[in-house]
Amino acid sequence: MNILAGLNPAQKEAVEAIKGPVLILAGPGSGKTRVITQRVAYLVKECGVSPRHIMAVTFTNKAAREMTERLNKLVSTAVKQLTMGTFHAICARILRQDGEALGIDPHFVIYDDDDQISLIKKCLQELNLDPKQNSPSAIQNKISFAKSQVIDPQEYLTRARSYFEEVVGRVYERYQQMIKENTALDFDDLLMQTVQLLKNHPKIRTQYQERYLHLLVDEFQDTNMVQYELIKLIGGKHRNICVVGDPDQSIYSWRSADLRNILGFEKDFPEAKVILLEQNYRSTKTILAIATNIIEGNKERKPKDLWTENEAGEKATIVETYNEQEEAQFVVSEVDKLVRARHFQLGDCAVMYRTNAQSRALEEAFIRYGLPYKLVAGTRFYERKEVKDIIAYLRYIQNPNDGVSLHRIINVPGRGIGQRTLSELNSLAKSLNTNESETLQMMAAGKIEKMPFNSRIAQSLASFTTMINELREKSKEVSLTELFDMVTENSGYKDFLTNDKEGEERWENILELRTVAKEYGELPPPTGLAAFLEGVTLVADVDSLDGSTDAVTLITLHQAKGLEYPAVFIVGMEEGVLPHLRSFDDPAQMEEERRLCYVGVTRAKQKVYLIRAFRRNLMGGNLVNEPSRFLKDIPKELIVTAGTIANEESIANAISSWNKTAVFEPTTEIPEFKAGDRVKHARFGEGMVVSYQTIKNDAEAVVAFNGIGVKKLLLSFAKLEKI
DNA sequence: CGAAAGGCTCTTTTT
DNA sequence: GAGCCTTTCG
Repeated sequence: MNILAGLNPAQKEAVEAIKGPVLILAGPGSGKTRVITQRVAYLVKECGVSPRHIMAVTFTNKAAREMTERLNKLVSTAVKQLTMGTFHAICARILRQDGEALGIDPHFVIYDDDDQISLIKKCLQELNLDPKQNSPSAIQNKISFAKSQVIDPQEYLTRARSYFEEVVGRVYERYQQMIKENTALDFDDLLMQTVQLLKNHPKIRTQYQERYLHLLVDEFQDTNMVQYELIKLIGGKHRNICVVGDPDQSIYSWRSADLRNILGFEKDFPEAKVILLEQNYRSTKTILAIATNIIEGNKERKPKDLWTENEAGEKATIVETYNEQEEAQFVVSEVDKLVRARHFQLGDCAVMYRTNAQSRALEEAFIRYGLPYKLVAGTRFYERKEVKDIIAYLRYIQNPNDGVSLHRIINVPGRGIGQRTLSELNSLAKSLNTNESETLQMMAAGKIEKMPFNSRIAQSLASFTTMINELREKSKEVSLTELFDMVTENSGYKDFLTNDKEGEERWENILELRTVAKEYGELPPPTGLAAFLEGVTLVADVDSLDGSTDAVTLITLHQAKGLEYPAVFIVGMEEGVLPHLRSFDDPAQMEEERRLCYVGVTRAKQKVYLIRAFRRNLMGGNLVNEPSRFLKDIPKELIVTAGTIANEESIANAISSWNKTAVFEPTTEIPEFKAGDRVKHARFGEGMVVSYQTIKNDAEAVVAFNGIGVKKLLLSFAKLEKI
């Protein structure tokens, strides 16, 4: 197969320009992913470059995986030898390999935001600073930003311009010590320390420079300073660096991503070839025109000429509904229409929103009407308490120095070890000049003469230590799944959840985590645990998005970057939501909101809906928001409107007329049930009817499904069978 | 020590 | 509305 076949001239140029630096500015839908993949294939197949010498950085693990799959089809040579992944994943690998030069223990654990906050709180406590005056999350932000600029605590302190920054500097200093004491690294450390490693150790730097002769960076507009620094360190010598990005899709400035990297690239690599990919293969002319009109509202940008040979397609539908419930209902009914009356499948549709909180109303509607959906991140799976608890057990088993995890689990489930005991333990550890974990060991071994604890607490601490030691021993022998089961069992966590009615759902989350652990079951004992822990910390929620099940996708606009769907619904097109309230007083942020909207619209291939609610519940309050300013930028001839509800007085009317015109026409007769009936549902399986009531010409049943929980279903929609 | 209740704050987006 | 913290009581 000819690798260059089917590429347009610009794409071809982008694939073939393998010598020297290249900047590819790729509009949405311009075949960017294809170009990157073909480029790697071209390097390997046509130019005889060993995959060993290629590093490809992607934005998510999912993108990396997909690229591997595509490459496997294009080239037969060991794709495994490619270095591919997110910056964080690649850096973690480098630091485990060579971090010892910086005094980094190769068995470090990775701390996420949550762990960072715990650690910062601990620092504040030690430094006698009030967490109310010095918000831990604000400090975390500052530290994170500093690290993204490769500023260490000493430098930060000399630069401090305000009292708060001085506080941050002091916390930062202690924080880094504690990170080290815990044999941990946080997300930002992964990047910063790698840069420091390569900067200060010429031998190691040369080694990496000589290995990676070709560098490829996707989503370059969303890289930050450390990341760019890293690219320059590794690729600065041979200069075969290819970066791909679209300034109009830069939406991560809050994560310190810096658009200036794109400008910087042209300055740092003046010989760079700049290639524009402007032909769009994804969307209809209408969608592209809408997107262009929206993005042209930004002042700080270079104009671009996007064009497409695709057909004009349908107009966009702009909808006003009364509130977010009705908004969700509209989405459901419209999806249903698309699926029934046209050639769309559920999986062709995606609903996008600005904030995660917006998913709730949508989810409720999808459940109510029994329409299958997949939620990319509600409360994110790996951030759930129970999931983090079990991970903390495993982390502590792997790394006895991980004090953050120890604190998390020592009294969960309750073992009578409270705040006082912990601070006693802490001072005891200090007086012994060791950490808490070691102190526990000494206590269990009876090596401590003056015990500050009463016998009941001493017993409790000792049995905790024994349990951990046992698990730690086992972790070297048994498979990860076995270890997992022992952890949930021996820790009492299983009983803790399963004895509690409310714990059932949480227990199921743990079982879900177990299936993730299973994937690492093949690996020999200690490696399986390590690989699992690393995988689990560096995942993104989109990573788990699978395309195989036919269901509507609910996703944030940020997560939607890089994806495409035939039909896209953007909800919450209101001032304060999109654009978000927080951007009102900052023009730069407002431009980012606009880009976010642009990203959303350009995900659509055929049909786009822009929906807003007249009223919306936000943070407890009920607000009336103006339509989003972005809607005003769309030419009238490109849109049709629907469902306009002018004012509150007309609501009652509107809602009743809505019900009449809605598509939820009973397809069959409404079945009758009574409480206690056993029923079956295509998606939720078997269950029992809890309650049943008729509503107008429909009926609503509340059903408790086995192993799933209680769901409210509208019977004209959800097919429920009596069994 | 832990459970329950009440009060407080902060609410964007995520590797 | 949720999560976090503090207070209070058993």
